[in-house]
Amino acid sequence: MNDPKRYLITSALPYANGPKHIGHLAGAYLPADTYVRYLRARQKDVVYVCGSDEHGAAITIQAMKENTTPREIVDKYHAMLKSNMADLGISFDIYHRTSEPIHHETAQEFFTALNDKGLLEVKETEQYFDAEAHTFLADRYITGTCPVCGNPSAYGDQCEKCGTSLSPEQLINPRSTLSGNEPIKKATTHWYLPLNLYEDFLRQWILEDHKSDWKANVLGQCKGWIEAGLQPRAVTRDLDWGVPVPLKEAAGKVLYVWFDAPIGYISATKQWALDNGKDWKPYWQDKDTKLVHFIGKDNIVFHCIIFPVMLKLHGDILPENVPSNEFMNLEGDKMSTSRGWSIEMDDYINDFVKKENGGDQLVDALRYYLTAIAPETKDSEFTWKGFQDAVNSELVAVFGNFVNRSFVLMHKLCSGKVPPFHNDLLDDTDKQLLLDIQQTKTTVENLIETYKFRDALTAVMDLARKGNKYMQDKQPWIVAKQTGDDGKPVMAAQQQIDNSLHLCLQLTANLAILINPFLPFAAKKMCHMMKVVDKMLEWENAGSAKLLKVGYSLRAPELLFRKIDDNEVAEQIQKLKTKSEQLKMDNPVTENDSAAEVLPQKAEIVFDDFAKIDLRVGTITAAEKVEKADKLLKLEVDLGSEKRTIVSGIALHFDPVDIIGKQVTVVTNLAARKMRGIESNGMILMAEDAGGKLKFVNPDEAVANGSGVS
RNA sequence: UGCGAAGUAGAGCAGCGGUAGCUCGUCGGGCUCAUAACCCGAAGGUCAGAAGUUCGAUCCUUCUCUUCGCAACCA
Repeated sequence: MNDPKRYLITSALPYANGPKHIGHLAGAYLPADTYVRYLRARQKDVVYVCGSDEHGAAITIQAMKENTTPREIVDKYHAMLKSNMADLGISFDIYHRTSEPIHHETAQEFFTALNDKGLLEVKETEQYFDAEAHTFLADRYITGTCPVCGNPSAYGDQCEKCGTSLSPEQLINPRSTLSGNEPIKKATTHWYLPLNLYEDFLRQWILEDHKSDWKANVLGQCKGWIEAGLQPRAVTRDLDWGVPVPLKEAAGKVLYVWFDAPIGYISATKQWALDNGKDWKPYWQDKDTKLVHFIGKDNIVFHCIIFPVMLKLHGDILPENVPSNEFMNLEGDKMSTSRGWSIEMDDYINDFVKKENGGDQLVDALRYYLTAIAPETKDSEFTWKGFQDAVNSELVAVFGNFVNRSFVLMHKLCSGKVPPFHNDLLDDTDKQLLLDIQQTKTTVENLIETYKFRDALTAVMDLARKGNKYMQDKQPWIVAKQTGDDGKPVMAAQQQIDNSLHLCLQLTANLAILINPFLPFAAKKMCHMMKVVDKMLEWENAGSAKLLKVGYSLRAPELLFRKIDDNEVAEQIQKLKTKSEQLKMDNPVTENDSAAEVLPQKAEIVFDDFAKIDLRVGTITAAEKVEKADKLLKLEVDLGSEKRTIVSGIALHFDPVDIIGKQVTVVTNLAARKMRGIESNGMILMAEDAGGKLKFVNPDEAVANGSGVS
């Protein structure tokens, strides 16, 4: 689309089940905000929508964890997210929420429209149900003992310890994570979106029409999905938290959250239109609207495959691009709020922005670093040291310093006014700088329009570097030493000074325009110093060397950015470590890699329960790796009276040759189970140390094989 | 396990057919208007490994290794 009439920009709806971290910010919000600010500076008709995604089973689970209601959870986190985004300068035209009535209506209308056209399929299936919690359970919400490695907290879809894919039926002793009860099977009816019917459409639209303008990671992912064959996808769920399905026969069912959430973009647009006396329809229905979704890489499928099919069926426009970012890691590990290994937006705001020596300039500092290391083509890494270096030696030293020294010199050598430019003294250095200013405008705009924000920001910084070099070449402070009798510079010298500082100031004005989409607070401060109105920041003014009028008096400079102190960095690193350690202690089993030293005690049993387990000591007489299974060893164990074959998921911890001859404790009356085609008759008891390493549980001193354990 | 993406100077990243660039850091020099800031110069890379296509490969093809993501509702 060459010249769209209007733009509709979205950022992924943050899920309101907890605070969001700076990885989210860098992935979906900051790039979108930069793009939007650029479009606004170009006077484009643009609406930037977002909002909290407030439905889905995870919210109800979070509510149970916090011992409260879903409503309170979403109210709490919606408020937090909304104010965090505002504090960080993310300039949504509206930050809405999916629990609003207008969203429910919009989502229901959407469903009804598809259903009335006969575009949805209805199917009855059997699913696991938790009778106490009165809810059907996704595989993820069923836990039990892994049949392969014995991990007691395997999920219904996979054991995170040994990596085996599972279905809930395979779990030993399955439990609902909601009530702890054993789930039962129950029939239920659901509506499905038959994605399989639209493979040809998707193949044409994505793999042909957009093969050259979408990012490689996005195209690759979509290609994989389409080639693998798409399946019909349920759009409804049995749950009481969400948008009710608008059909009589669907009592107790809600729209599946993935179906309702993206419709949130539409309902947010509607609310915005209502608030501003506009018509929302052209934004979703007119072909001259350019729709762009900013998301993280985990959301590609929803925004490139599923939602476009929904939009197509509903008769809406399709996204022009879906610039998805990869992920941002933190200090060598991936970010995770649940593990405490993250920097929450809320924490950054409290620790930096709201401090006395903080404020908006530290919003810009974060925006600068996050854009500079944006994971545009691959995962990147946030480190506090990197943040400090980038702020101190790039933002402060290059950009901030150029602006500052230009102003200081102007006040010293040109009496606080924009000096005149003497055209007859224009030299090659001046011409080159003027050329650089014009070229940078074009470069930055091309880069932003192709979603290369990191490169665009680099281009702006390079221009500031050229300013410093220009200043060095012209050295007006040296020229000023050519004084006359009155102690002031002679006229020829003053003219040289005038010219160089005139250009430095015009460059400063240009820098304000160019940096504005990235660091809006700094741009505003620069306008204040130059005593110009915000209108000067309009993009078309960039490239001009006539932005500041000759003779206009300017304010005294104030520092745009401050440096980040070593102590602040050390404190944050310490805080991060403390937080993750703390969470590890509190929740030892929630994550597969955390140590199991404080496993919660299991439900009490009576002696008879224990007596049912037949434990005996045996000696390993043979061990070999099971083919095509990374983690399994096939063992022969001598139990005195008999030899047993036992398959155990311990290959990552032991070398087969090292364990032959070891005495071990065996559960001998465990029902036989086939693993990778080999029947296993029993289970070997293992203990796990803090590092996740397995150790055999065996007698202190050797005893006869077959000895009982009690 | 399938499917995607990625592995390039100490660090963070570009480049994607003609034997490598940028920013920071390091070392040396210059300057002093400026937030110990700025400017100039230098050192530092067998472009993950192997094979192939080509006159020529970091770039294309194949295989291997490593990391991350999706499938499995964290950007």
